[in-house]
This record gives sequence, C-alpha cells and structure tokens, in this order.
Amino acid sequence: MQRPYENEHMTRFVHPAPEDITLAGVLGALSDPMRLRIFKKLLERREGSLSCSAAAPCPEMAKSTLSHHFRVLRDAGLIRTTKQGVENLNGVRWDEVNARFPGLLKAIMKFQP
Amino acid sequence: MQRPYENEHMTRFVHPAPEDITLAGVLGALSDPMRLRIFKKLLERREGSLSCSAAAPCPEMAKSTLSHHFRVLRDAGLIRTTKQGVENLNGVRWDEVNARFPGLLKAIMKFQP
DNA sequence: TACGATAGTGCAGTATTATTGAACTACGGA
DNA sequence: TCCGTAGTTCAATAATACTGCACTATCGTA
Repeated sequence: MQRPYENEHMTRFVHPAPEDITLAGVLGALSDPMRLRIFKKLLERREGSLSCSAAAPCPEMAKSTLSHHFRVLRDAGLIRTTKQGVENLNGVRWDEVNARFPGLLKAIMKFQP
Repeated sequence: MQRPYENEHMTRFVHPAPEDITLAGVLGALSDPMRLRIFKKLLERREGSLSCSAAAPCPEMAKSTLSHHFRVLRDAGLIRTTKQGVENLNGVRWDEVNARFPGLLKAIMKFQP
C-alpha cells in the first residue's frame, strides 16, 4: 500500500520559504553535475518553465532519478514546481534566491556552459 | 596492518592542478556548514595559514572528522596543506581558484558570517 | 636514546545520500 | 472507459560521509 497523495486531484510540492533557503543547501543542490545542467536549462528560459523531461540533462536518465534531482533542487529552494495538466512545470526562483543571496546564482552559473 | 606513508619522513598531500578544479567540486566542498566555517576561518588570514585544530569550527569535533573535512577541501582544490613540524598548515588557494572561477569564492563567502 | 605530549592520518563500522526498476497516481484524449 | 504520457513513491542496492579507535609523526625533555 502506498502513501496517498494529500488530496485526490493534485500532487502538492513543498517549497521552502525564502528565509529558509540556506547557503549550504543551495551549494549542495548545485554540487552535482546533472543538477547543474538541469538548472542551467531551466535558467535559459528565465521567466518560463520546463517540464521535467524537457529539462532532463540526458535522455537515458531514469525517470525516478530525474524526479529525485528535481526534488533536491526544489527542497533547496532553487526551483518552483507546479502541476499543469499531465506534466510538471519547473521554473527557477530567481528573484527569491537572489533577494536572499544577491549575486550568488549569477556568480555560480557564469561557469556552467 | 596499516598502509604505510609514501615516505618515512612526511605525509604527502595531493592537490589538484588548477585546471582540474571543478565547479561541482568547489560547490560540493562548500556545501557543508562545518566546511564553510573552516574555510571562512582560513580565509580570514588571507595569506597566512592555520593548523587543522586552529581552524576547527568547534572544539568537540572528532579529530578524524576534522581530518576528513580538510581532505574534502583539499581534494576540491580549495586549500593547500603543508606539513610544518608537528602540525599541518592550511592556506586558501585563493589566487588559483579565483583565476579558474573569477568572483566565485567572493560571491559565496560573502554570505558566510 | 628513550619517553611523553601533541597533531593528525588511515581503517572499519555505521549512517546518510544517490541511483534505479517496479508499481503506482494523475491527467488528457480517442 | 480504456490507453498513453508524465511523474511520484517505494524498496533495494551502490556510493559517500562521519566517527571511534589504533596508529604514525614530530618535538621537547631528561
């Protein structure tokens, strides 16, 4: 028996409040090459969003692994996920993270080609 | 039986070449609150060096744990360790890291109080 | 030279984190 | 209502991190 979803119509994602975003958390989330590539892809549409599979760094990655990486990024406060129809839309929480740690994301992502 | 040291008079530390320092490696090394504090302490003496125990973030930390954290920082290319008498002197590889990732360390450490 | 004190390393066990397949929920369309 | 697509959760395994203990290394003192 699986644990049921919190309500019957949509998956609820947990997003930390801006003040709960930590430096170590952000660095840890971005310390994985795959997550760096995912985040970079999301960043390329600054204001827009991408589904999980559209942001996948490589096609052969298992769905569950991908899901795991998105959760790490989400838990760190770097992305916001909303369910839209059959897919999840993921967007970078740029303004919030930047308000908390001004210049940090820009300084890091400058080096991710 | 323990594996012997590489020579009988001093421990050899491995330091990556500047071009082998990776973004993910740097972020991973600094993604631990204790290591952030260690690195910050070392950074406060910009040009100088500190022994491992002098840079310890809290006195009750096990020596082996401390040794482990210094190794992670060293393997990431963030610090250089040299044996000086009975203690190890650890200094930040500021110029080298900064040449590889200009502005990165400054942007990160700005938020480590 | 031998001994004790101090500084730190290496190993091994445990604990946490990452990866993946399988089973599942959720939504949309034929 | 059934099928396909998108993604999650679980359980199992693999890879890393943390810590206690035993050890090496060096210095000072006698």
